[in-house]
Amino acid sequence: MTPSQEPRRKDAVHNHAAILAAAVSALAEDPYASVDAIARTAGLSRRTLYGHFDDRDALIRELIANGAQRFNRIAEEVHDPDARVALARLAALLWREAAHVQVAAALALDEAHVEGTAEALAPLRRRVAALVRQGQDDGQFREDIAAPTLARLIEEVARTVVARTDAASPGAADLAVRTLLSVAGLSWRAADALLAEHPDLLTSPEESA
Amino acid sequence: MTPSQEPRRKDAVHNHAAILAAAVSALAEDPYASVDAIARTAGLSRRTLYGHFDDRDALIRELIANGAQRFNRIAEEVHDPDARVALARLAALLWREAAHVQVAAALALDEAHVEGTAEALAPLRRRVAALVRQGQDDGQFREDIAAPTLARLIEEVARTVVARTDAASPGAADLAVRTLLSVAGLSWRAADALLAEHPDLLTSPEESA
DNA sequence: GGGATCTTGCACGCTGAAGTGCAAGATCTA
DNA sequence: TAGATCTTGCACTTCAGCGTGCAAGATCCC
Repeated sequence: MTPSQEPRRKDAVHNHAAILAAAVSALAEDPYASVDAIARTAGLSRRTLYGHFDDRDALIRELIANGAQRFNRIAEEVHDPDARVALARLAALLWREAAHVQVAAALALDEAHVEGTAEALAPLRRRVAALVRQGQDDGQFREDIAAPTLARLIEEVARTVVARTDAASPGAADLAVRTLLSVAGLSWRAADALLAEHPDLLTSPEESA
Repeated sequence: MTPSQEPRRKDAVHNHAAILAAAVSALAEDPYASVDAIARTAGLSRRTLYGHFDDRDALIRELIANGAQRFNRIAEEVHDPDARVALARLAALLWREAAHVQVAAALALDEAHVEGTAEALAPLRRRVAALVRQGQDDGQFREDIAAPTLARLIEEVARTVVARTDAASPGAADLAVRTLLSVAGLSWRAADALLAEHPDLLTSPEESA
C-alpha cells in the first residue's frame, strides 16, 4: 500500500530484491521451501531475511503482488482481434515468466494463499474469460463446454503445462501454446495452420540468431 | 509381498481398511494431512493407527500399492481397436476412481514418493504410451508432438482435470473425456461426434435410470 | 466366561521450521 | 572518517507432527 520508503541503503534495497528473486526460484522448485532455504538461495542469512520481511507470509504476499502485476500487465498487452491468436499469444508471453508462473500456480493451490492469489490475478482471469466468450461467439472455440468452465479448464491446463514442463527444453513454449489451442477446441492441424500463419507466436520471442 | 496374515480379529481387519479409506479421502483433500487427521477421519485414535502401520510411510506405500493395482487393472480392461475410443474409455473408467486418482496424483508429485508411484503405475503408463503410438500411427492423434511427450502431456492433463474438478458435479466425467481427446489432437466437433457414436462412454457408466 | 486381541489416552522424546533479542562486526554514505 | 544502517551468528522459545511405552479398558472369539 505504501511503496514509498524513507531512504534505504542500496545494499539493503539490493538484498530485498535478491530475497524476492531467490524466493521465486526456490519456491518454483519446492513450494514448501523453508525461509532458511530461501535466504540461503539469496546468499543471505535467515536472520537477515527477517529484517526485510515481518514473516514468511509477508514475503509470500509481496511475491504474489509482484507476480500478479507482471501477469496482469501481460494480459493487457494482448490485443489480437482473433481470439485464437490472442490466446496463443497470451500463453506465449506468459511462458517467458515461467518461473513466476510456477510459483503463482503453487501458491494458488496452497490453501493458505488461495484467496490472495485469486484476488491478485483477477484481471488476468477476466481477460481469459473474455477471450473464451469471444472465441465461442466467433465460432472458433469449442461450444460443448460452457464458457466459465472452459475458461477455468484453460487456466488449469495452462498451470499444469507450465509447472510440469521443463521450461528450458526447446519447443516447450510451442507445446504449451499448442496444448491450449487444443483445449480450446481446435484440431491439431488447425492449430498448426494458425501458428504457421503467425510465426511470431513460435519459439523465441526475441529476434535472436 | 506377504498378504497372508495369521488370523486377525475382524474389527482389526475392518479398522485397517477403514484407515486406508480414510487416508484416501483425507489425502485427496490435503496431500499433507497429518497422521492424526487420517486416524481421526477413520474414527480412530492416532495411537491405533500406529498399531496397523509401522509409520506414515508404510501407510502411504500400502496406499500406492492399492491404487496402482486398481488403475493397472483398469488399463488392462480397455481393448477397443480404435485408439480414440480406448483413450476415452480409459479416462471414463479412471474417473470412477477419482478419489484414488487424486491421491495417486498428489503422491506422484511428492518428492518423497515419486519413485514408488512411478514404478507402481508403470503398467498404466505403458498402456497410455502404447495408445498414443497407435493413435498416431492410425493418423487419429496429433503428430506435431512426439509420442513420448504427448503421452506425458496426456497424463499430466488427466491428472489435473481429475484433481481440480469437482467429481460430484454432473458432466464432470464428460469434461475429462472431452479434454483428453482434445489434447490428443481431435477437434471438439470430432470428439463430440465420436462420443455420439459411443454413448456408453458418456456420463454414468452404470445403466441407472 | 475367560483369555487373547485391540483400542485408547497420556506421557514422553525427537525433529524441523518459525520467529525474536542481542551484540559484534561489516558496509554504506554523507 | 564517523555515524547510521545492515548483516550475521547464536542462543532461545514456540509449535506441530512423528513415533513409542505403558497400563487400563473394550471387544472379540472360542
